[in-house]
Amino acid sequence: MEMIQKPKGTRDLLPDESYKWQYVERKLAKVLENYGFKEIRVPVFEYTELFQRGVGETTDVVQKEMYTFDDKGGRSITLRPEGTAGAVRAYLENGMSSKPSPIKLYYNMSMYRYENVQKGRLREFHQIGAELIGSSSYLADVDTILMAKSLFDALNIPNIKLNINSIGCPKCRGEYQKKLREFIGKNLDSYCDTCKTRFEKNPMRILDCKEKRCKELNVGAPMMIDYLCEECKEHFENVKTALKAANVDFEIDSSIVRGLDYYTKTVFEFVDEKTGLTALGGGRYDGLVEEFGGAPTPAVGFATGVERVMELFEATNNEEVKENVPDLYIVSCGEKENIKAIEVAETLRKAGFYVEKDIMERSFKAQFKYADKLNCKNVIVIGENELESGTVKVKNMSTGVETESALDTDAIIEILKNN
RNA sequence: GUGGAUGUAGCGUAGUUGGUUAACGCGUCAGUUUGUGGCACUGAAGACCGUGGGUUCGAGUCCCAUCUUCCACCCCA
Repeated sequence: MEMIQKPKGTRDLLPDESYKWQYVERKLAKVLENYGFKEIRVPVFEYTELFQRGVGETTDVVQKEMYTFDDKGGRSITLRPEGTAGAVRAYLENGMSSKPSPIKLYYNMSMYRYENVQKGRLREFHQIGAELIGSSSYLADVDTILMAKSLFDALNIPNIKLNINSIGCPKCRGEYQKKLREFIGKNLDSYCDTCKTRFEKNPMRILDCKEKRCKELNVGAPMMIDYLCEECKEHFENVKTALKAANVDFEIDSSIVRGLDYYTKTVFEFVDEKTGLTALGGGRYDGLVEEFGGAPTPAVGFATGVERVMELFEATNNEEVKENVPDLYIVSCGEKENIKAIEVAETLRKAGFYVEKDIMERSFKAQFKYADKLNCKNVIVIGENELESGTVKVKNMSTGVETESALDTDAIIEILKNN
């Protein structure tokens, strides 16, 4: 029989790692909740049109990375490649726009992108993201960025750099792209092939090309920053001023464009300085709610890649994250003794203790060895003698010290608390 | 989608110019006499050598294809 393996680009999260994920996920959820964000869960799949309209027909994500198929009813379905579109759809569909503004949502969900697998890039991966819907104020941008930063701070992850940029609104961006096309168009033939294709699709990305030749040609190109309309300009100035006032280090990186079409005005990235990987990315998307048929509603948000965050977290010395270890192992042997062990274990578990016991019918010695491998804190033996005398010895496995106790769960609990 | 590397028991590795029962460490399981772990010792289980073809008297070792994983481009979280 041939073995079936997991599909390309997926991974199994095993017990020796899942407890670390739980730790990180709880820690990050706590940060988000401290900022007033509430969890939302939306479907893994949506109608394809949602992403086509939301993420943008011309983006790489939509053009070549979506898991799209027809369901049995003939509807085109797509596995979510990102979280914002679904969250905004849910916001509208559930009438959240008539709740007190702003609406603050966060999610922790798996995402699906048909990409070539690489370092920190999977086809099924996880994002924790936040969406702040309803505020056009720069204060919303600032709060969102501060919250994003707090995520890394909460995990003591160092060497994360914040880059910000403004890509303007449809008004000023259109103006700018016209200017940019004029500039590039003069030498378009000299640019690399990928840049030629970018010319129509997204000329701003040409400025980010790594080809030497293109870089040279780009010298002196008009920059978006210089073409922002009054409103966008003021918004961006306010964001920068507030970030400085909050003592947040950042750099302006005019090459940040973001691959999703819905972004407007402020965009930002938190980049790991060592790997250069984007650990978190986000920005404002003032047009998306309207694009989905709602009233014009401004919004800001971000998403962070959990796998990438985990990698950064593992690199820090996070010794405080420990796997759960049994409070007590009950060694027992014999019919009556086993029944007693069940009774004691059940009572202690209901009292909140992590209790392990033999279910392999192993020898006393083997049970002890097993208890040791599990790193059990304490062991008691329930055997013939104990049943007769009504007493047990609670053995502390790290010190080897044994404490006499009545064979009574209340008495045992008292000792467990002190060990 | 393009280019480069990788693939031997759960994990980490060894396998000489192709030659007969594929080795080692860790781990797992069981023992080392009478009810007490961590050490040591003994033993056992566990691999159709990623998969499928081909060359050959004979292939884990050579060739081709394919898949996976990793890396670069691209893009992103």
